Amino acid sequence: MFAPAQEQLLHIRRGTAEIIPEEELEVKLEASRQANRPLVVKLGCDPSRPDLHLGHAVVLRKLRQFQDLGHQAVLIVGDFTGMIGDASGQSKTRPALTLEETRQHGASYFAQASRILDPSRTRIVYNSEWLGPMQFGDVVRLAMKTTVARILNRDDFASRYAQDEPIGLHELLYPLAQAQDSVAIKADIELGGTDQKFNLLMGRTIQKACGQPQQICITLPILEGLDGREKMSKSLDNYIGLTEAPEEMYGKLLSIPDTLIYRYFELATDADTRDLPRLKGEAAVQPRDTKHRLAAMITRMYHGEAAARSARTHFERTVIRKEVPDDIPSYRPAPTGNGTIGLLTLLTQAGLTSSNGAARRLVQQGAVRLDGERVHDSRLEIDLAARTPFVVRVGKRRFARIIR
RNA sequence: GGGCAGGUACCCAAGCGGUCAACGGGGGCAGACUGUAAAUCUGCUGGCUAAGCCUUCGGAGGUUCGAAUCCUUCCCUGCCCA
Repeated sequence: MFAPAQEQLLHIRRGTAEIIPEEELEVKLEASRQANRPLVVKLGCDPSRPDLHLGHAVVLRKLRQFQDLGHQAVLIVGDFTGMIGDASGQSKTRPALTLEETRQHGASYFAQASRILDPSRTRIVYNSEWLGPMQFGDVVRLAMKTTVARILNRDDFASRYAQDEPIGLHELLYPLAQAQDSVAIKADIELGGTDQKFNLLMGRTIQKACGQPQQICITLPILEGLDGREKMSKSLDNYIGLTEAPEEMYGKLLSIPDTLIYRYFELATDADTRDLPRLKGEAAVQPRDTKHRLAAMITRMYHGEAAARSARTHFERTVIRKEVPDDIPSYRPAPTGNGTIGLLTLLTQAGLTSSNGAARRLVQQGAVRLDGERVHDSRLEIDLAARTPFVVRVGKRRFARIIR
């Protein structure tokens, strides 16, 4: 039923940052094969941020790989830890969510993750199930299994402490809570980004202290965002959401720096491993075409062939040739007394600008066009009866068809 | 509990009685350019049909002709001491 350990390892190693410890993984794989028992592969998800993007996809794809190798994927929805706050790398305490909210987010997370995982072979558990009933005494006994120095060792805590930034006491418990998850489900392997290394290792520590076999920690690289510098994240707005419209995906992918093209092929696509070296060469020699192929490939993975094709057409049309796209929203202005409407009012009402002030500035900067013609007069009154229908454009990407 | 330093627009951060809708940087938006929604350069970046008015500098009061700037008090954060 299971492939030989060495063969499995070949797939597992691809694209990972670290496997700790690798020899032990081989032993586990071999044992699982002999006993014909799948390994329990754990991935924790943070329901406080329910919008998944390509960065999350890196680790989800790895989990999918384990499923394809016949192992058991367990997705842990951190509904309890979500109420506490915190996750690695966040330097601010997060707003506490109610159990109800985290449940909803968990469901939404799973729906999105199902674009990558095989949902029929994914076990979903909520960690409030075991963390919720714990008594204070249980928590104290758990806390006894590690030391303050060890916890403060975590990068995130260390730097915040050094910079005199606040660290809530409860935040120190977060790694312990996550480790307890591993104990609860008897994880054989835990996946996470490299920023999760500390928490994953804490799982090993606590499992050992509880007399359990220790999990293997597998970390995956953090995908850079569209800016090419910071990690992809929603709060930095440099991300591509898994559920984003194909046109958005395609356009955003073309905006990444050329140096990131290969990186995305490696971590975010299903490109064949054997093709990777070739793609690396092409990315260097003909960045434009290779980037289009990257954009098409990723868009296809999430939206299918047809959508990817039309996304390309859309891009060539609106960005390269600066034409008006097919499907733009229509807006029917509220009737006015004399049948005319001020330009600024129209822009704001149609949702193209956030305020009249913003609209005024954009007009002054030459960003506003009516049927392709640039407008400079912010006091312009438009005669609706005479002009409609017409197309309003703000900047490169905001359009509305004004109808009556 | 005591002492000290802080809390300024999306973020960082100046300002310390009028000239402050508030320097500068980041981010964002726009224009030019480009294979690109990249890079670079330039401009804009609280609201109001607007040379005027309104709201904003942790909260609430107060002093003053006038406060982000001074006083009182409360809340929050960090450091040192206990």
